[in-house]
Amino acid sequence: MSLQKTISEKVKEAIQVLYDAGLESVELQATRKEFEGDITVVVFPMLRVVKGNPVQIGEAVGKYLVSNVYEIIDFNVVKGFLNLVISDTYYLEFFNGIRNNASYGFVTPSKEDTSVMVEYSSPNTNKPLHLGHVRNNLLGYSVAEIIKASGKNVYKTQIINDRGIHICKSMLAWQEYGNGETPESTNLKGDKLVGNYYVKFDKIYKDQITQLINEGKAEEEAKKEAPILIKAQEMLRKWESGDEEVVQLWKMMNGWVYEGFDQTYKTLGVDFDSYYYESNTYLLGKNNIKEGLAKGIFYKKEDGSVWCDLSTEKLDDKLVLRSDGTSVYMTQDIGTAIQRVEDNPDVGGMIYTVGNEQDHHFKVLFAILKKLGYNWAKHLHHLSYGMVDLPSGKMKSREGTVVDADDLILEMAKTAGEISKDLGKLEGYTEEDKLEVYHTIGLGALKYFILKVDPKKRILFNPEESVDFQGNTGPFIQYTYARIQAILRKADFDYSHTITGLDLQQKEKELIKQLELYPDVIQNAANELSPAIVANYTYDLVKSYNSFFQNVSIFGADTDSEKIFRVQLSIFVGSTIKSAFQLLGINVPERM
RNA sequence: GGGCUCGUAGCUCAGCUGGAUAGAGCACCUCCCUUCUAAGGAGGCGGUCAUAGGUUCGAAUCCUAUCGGGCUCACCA
Repeated sequence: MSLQKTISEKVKEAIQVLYDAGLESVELQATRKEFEGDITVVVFPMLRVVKGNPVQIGEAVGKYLVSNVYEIIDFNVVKGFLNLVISDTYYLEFFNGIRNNASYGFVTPSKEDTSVMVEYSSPNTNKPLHLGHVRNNLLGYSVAEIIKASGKNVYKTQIINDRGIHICKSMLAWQEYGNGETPESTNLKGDKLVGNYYVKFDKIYKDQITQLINEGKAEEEAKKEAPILIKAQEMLRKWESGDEEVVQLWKMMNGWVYEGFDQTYKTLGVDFDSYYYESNTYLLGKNNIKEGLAKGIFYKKEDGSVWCDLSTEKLDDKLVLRSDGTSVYMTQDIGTAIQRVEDNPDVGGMIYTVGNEQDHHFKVLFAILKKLGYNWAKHLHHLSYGMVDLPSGKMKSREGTVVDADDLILEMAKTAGEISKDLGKLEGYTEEDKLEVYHTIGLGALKYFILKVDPKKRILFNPEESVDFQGNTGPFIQYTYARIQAILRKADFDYSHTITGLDLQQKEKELIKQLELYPDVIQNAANELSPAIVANYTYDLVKSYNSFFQNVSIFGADTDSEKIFRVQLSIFVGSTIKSAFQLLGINVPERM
């Protein structure tokens, strides 16, 4: 039993014994550093069941605890706060207990448990990944890894938007102006090459519109009549009817893009277990609509369109099938969700990592799936996140104001390299090792920069100022970790595995106590502590989020992965531990 | 217009299942490299927690309204 639990129960016992009253819950918090003690019991809430002076009650409970709880050696009462002093022995024993347990805090998955599917990334194949995707990937990947560490089996997946008019645009521009260029011939990543043609299309399209307007057309007309657009629409029709030449071209160019994406995913350190392609799934869902119609969950209007009545959910009715019988976005998403569970019958829930502009879409999607009566539909969650904005406003790929993911990662590594050189950090390393460390640090800085912000909030990214390497940053934590490794090496060498040999200063002991008990104070601790926080203490932080997992169903209607994610991050903020880093996909160099 | 969401130090952000004097980093100012790595540490400056009410022993945190930013309400995806 954890110390906190023991204390809670003993406080209840004390109230029972001393006042013959039953206490529902006990509120504990970290003792503020200006007071003596480690754990504070808040007395005020007890006034509901015990009448009296909070100070006197605190004194009485404190006395009871000291004589009944071995770990508590002293107490003091300030106003309604009962501060308890925990013995050093407790901390030392605890530390030694977890010190060499690498899997401390990780839950082993049980076989009976259902799995979770986490969708993230989900790019279009007509343009390269940008900063927005980076946020998506880091969030999705992190949440997946966190859930995995909590003992659930996780499938990481993405749905790739590989069809539609936008793909035809790049294809057309390549066909007409490409001169047979390939990634090999141009030495460009495939996604970059294809993206360039998407931009090219847009440029020509705009030129044609201006030309038509100059010829006297109205703008609306011009937009519809531009020859290149008409050609693109033709191409889409050909693709849909399975025209061999178009399909061949589509396959080739998408292939280039996938190779490019894979490379980016690899540098980012994310991965996937399965891929879904819209070209395969866009026809899904129609049968599900038919079934729903038969069950009376959907209804048909006179014009033949099919709708879902969501008035009980306080949502507007939603179209699920057009009057001409073709599907809409919603149809496809319904079908894909069902398909995924058919492909992986152990899936008990899904998390969709998608930007917050689709909040409404997912609210509706989940409501419909619930109506259709699937068990897993109760466990769907939209991991919604805010946009990444530039000082100039939104990123727009067609206007070239995007921050490219690959460029950004390179830039970060380069900056890390420059700073390293200035500081003379890596003297004596081979060139190859240096580059690896630069990459690790640069990427760590980027990941932390993005992950430290509450997912639902927008991020303002200023490329000029870029990402910090000092203070509350990824490199700071990496640095701390590296130092701790050095301490432990020395400790192992000098004192053969005894914590007492580390000769902690009084202040450091205090902070370790706080670290061990209260993850929320870590941020302070991390800043005040000389990095001699004994690395393994942070294991307890990992543990604390696990208890969080155990208490909270991650799929319940009233819970959200954001919250879990915040918990993880709060751990991560002060933590220097490798496993916490690994959870978030951030590498840690052993030395810096 | 309806719905959702955000507003905390000059800047970037924590804190939000109500608890003690609202915390970090950056920037600015003072110190500290012969101890474990100065990508660090110690300290200083800096706050009407958007505003106004309410709930309570107690509100940055919960409720209501208002102001400001964003998103969204397609037979687009």
